[in-house]
Amino acid sequence: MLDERKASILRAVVEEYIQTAQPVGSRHVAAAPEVAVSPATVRNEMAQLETDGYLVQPHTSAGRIPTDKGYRFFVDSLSQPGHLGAPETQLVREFFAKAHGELEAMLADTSRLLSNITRQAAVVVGPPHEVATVRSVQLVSLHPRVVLMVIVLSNGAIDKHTIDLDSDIDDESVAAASARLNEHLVGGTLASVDPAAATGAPDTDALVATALSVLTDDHHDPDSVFVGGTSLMAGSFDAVDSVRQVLTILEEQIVVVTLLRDVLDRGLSVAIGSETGMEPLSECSLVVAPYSVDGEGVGTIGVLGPTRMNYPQALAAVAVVSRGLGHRLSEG
Amino acid sequence: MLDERKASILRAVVEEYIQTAQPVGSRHVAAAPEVAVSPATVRNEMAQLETDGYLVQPHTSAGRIPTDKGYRFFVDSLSQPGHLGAPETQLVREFFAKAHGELEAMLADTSRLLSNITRQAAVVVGPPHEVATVRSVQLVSLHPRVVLMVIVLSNGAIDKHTIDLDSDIDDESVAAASARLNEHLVGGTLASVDPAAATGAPDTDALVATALSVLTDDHHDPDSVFVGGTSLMAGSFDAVDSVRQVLTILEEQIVVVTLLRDVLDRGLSVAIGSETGMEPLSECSLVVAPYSVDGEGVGTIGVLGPTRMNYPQALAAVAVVSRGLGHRLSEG
DNA sequence: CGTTGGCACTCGGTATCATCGAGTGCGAAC
DNA sequence: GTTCGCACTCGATGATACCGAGTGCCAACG
Repeated sequence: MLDERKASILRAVVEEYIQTAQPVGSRHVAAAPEVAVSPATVRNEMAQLETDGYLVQPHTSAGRIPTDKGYRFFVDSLSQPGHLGAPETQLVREFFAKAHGELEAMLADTSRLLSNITRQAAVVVGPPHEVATVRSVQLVSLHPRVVLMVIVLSNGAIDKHTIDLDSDIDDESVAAASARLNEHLVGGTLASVDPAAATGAPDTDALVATALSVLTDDHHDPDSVFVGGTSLMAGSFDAVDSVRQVLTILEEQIVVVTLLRDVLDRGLSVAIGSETGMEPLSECSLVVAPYSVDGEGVGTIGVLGPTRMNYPQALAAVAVVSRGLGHRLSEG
Repeated sequence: MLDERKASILRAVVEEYIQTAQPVGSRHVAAAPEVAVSPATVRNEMAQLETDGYLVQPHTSAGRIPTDKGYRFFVDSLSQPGHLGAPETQLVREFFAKAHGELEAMLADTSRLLSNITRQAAVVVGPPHEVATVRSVQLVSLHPRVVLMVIVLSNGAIDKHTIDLDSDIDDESVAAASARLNEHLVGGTLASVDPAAATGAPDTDALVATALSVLTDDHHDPDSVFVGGTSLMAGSFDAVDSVRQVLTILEEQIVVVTLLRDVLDRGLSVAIGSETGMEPLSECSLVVAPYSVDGEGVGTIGVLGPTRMNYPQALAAVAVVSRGLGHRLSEG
């Protein structure tokens, strides 16, 4: 599609622009070691690259800037994932060596880690509750007609649901229902809940049935999302309005989850500008990676930055962090 | 301190500036109905107000802008809290009528509500876990040496702690320890945990002891914080750097909690600019209010905006939302 | 004596214009 | 096919002028 020389030139433009955020002229490109031709030749090629849609000129007499298509080519032509700097690698290593404690806290810390090493906003989506096995189910009555169902999952996550009842219920019935649910659900996953387990004392049947229906009705807890480094993201833009738009997106957890999932589903690890499918993110790129626990791909992490972000570094960061996180969660 | 006329003029300047974000000149002030003097007189008074530190001129030949001291006077001179617009009042009413479900989800929604009606960033600090009574304690072993302690509190909050053990432990011991803890803690508050309850079968003593020490060691869960409307906050500033600084603060949950608590402890309901005690917030004001559950003041909500925010509206919003939230949490 | 009208003055913002220079496109030479 | 040379473009920068909102001050006024 692109001959080798055009590819080199395009790569040089992208790299320069990522560093300087300034339109790149033919002179600079020709100075790059891997481009051994004169500025004039570069100009010809760049004109071609522009008509082919890889570059644009902000103004007639300015250098060129990569288009989304240009970035796409650049990212696709990246052979190895690139390597992290020593200090960053060190940070990651230390982090996972020390990491312990609550699942949520760790995921939140992970998002901060990832944003720290990339200097961009980072997102960590927790493992969906459906895949973990149930360790314990407990019903606790908070008020005569309100019961809280607490489900502890094997990965340390907790699913909780309030159940509103039509009539008062006594503690014994709650305990009985709790025992029945416990017996029925422990060891299975939340995805495989069988709603037809209500066969016992009539006073508990209602409670058990509603509890189970809550679990099957996919009133599930939404997947947990942790966003870190939004302030770093703000530093990457100079228009306050761009920042606002990105923040609006990041505030909506559901949007973030589906966004990451979409990108992964399309088999991408990088979504550039309009590829994200969200108009407010047209100036942004998203670098994602799945992580797997016990061999099963379950969660997602991602980095969100301007389209002119450092892709090799972000890809490397995302890769190493997702691997570390997967390991850490697999052992427990 | 300020004669009535100076006060009127100062109020007029603040109100105008809050609306227009432009330096206000003597002409505009003189046009205000409550100031029945000529621009010339206003100028004299404004010059005085400037030397007294209530106003500043950005440039020699520009109008005046309130200083923090000026805003402070304005806020202090507010007699009644001001009233919310009808649509906002309606929003709040609807919100608390419909609100139900998990505590955390509700607090998060509340922060969104508050930010929506004020068009500023809003913060909601959840009730500290120490004040609620324990409804249930349960130990669940996740791995042979890792036990998760789940504590359900009367307000629906859940406290969880992982406990790492030195040696493997069997399920029976965990269950026994769980029972002992349950018996010992239910009905009390987390603040009043007596660490000396370890008197039972020797194999469970260790587990019970560490569990109790975790609770007394103030390794407590940090108070839960929910921040909403950061994108609206971004819209209130025109320097991207200001936005970045504020975001940096809002990212640090601990800082936010102590910030709100500090302001309340100083007996204030508004902290203006440097009064917040945080240099990065020198362009911001914070309007806070406590809310009480069952008659006890426990949590805090707040609105964070530029110093030239609409104080009457923010005060009204914070008041009505804190009242609503308190009610809602009191009944359950 | 406080208030007001008048007036000279300040100075930021905007528009105009010239200049500069990085960068381009293209035709001619290599 | 590549390179050199050159005319051209156009944003950025800076100087200049002008406008007008706003001020401070002084003199007049009730």
